[in-house]
Amino acid sequence: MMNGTDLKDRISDYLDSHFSHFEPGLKKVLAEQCLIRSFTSGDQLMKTGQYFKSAMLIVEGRVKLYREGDDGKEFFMYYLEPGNACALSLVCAARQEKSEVMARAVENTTALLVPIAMMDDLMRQYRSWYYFALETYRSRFEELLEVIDNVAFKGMDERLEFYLKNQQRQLQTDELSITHQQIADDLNSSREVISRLLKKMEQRGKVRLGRNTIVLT
Amino acid sequence: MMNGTDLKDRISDYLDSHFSHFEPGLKKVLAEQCLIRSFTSGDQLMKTGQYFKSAMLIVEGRVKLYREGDDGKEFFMYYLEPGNACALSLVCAARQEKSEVMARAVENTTALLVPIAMMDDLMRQYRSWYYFALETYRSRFEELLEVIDNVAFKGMDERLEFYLKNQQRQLQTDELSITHQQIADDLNSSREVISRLLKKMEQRGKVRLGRNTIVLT
DNA sequence: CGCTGTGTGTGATAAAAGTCACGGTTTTAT
DNA sequence: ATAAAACCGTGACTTTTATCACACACAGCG
Repeated sequence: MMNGTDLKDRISDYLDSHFSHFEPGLKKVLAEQCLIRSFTSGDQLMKTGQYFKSAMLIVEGRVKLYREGDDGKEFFMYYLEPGNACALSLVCAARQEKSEVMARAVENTTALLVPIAMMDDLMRQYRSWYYFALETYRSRFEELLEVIDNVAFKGMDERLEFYLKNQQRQLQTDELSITHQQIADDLNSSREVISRLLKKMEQRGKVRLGRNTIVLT
Repeated sequence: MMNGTDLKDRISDYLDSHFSHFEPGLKKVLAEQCLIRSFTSGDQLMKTGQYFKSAMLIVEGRVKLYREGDDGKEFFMYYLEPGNACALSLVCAARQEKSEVMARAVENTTALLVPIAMMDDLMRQYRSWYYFALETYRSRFEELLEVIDNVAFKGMDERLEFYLKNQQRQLQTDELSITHQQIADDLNSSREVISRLLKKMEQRGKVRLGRNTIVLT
């Protein structure tokens, strides 16, 4: 069992490794007042419609953010990785709003929970928190705009290529372990369409296909 | 020619009418340091790729925000009306970033320009500005999510109905003065498709069509 | 009045995407 | 080892959306 000092040390370690740009005083107060929460791969960090009780800073693992449709469909928007925070949790937590998105861990994930009561003071007192929040808003907003580009202007073939490159960049590997069905779900398409487009990409030498694997070349 | 005092009075009037929730001290400093800029209908308040020099608060008129595609296509996202601010101008201005969107006045429009140098201090010193910024981020973010819903999950028929209802709400009228071509441009579709869908809506009694007009019933 | 530009209606056709059906292969479970 | 499940390939078909072609209506104007 971890005692209070160990917990603080652990939080400090997390902050040092992924939020090293936070000023010392900010790290100290966070170490005092944050909670740590662990999720196993597949868990939902946040459900659509749920109220925010705290802002979440990701320190380990990986999280996918989805927009949910009426009939259980899940449209993938972007990843959160260590060093990121959920933009909505930063702004909604401060205003007691419901989540408009669903977040699911795709690896075992650890997050620091910053109580909403702290948010206003952190924003006012710590410049590095303020800049972090601003940068978080900006980068998530831009990712949403990129998503809109894709669905508004591009065909499924281009969206698929963008998706694969995104996976490659995020997961830092050319060999993706993923099924055609999972891709279809993320893009809100159907398995057959994705299979056929992948085949075409293979014929053009852009990928090699195997069961559960796609190798980008 | 307006002298300094007149200008301040004018800004104060604008703030009182559309930003009445700003605390008195904030209004005072804004009246001292803001500029006023007028745009005629059709002007671009902000071009894609342009650097922000100031945050913009809309006090008169109406503005449409677009995401631009490669080949000159313009995808409509949402409106700004008096009392709104461009979310990106708030966050990007603070960080000297380029605009990712294009904003065009659709009525003669007046905006208050808040110099970027002021942004950090306003955020820290005035709680009402802080809440205004947060609410701006949140509501624009949600509008983007709604846009994503539409393009990701819905067909052109539903998107068209959503578009028309949105116009109705924003422009406060059941009688829209708009051509099928304009709608097609905003939705990144084609004129014929929109015409046919509108015809179907007319047959179902949802609208009445005329040259340059669509009446919602 | 007739001319012209713009807005709209509509058929034919094509391309993109989604659906259905089915067969084959590999993995997993019992 | 055998069955069940998951994964992938593919043809046939439907639906949706885009494109092309052209006709018509109407407003503004000399």
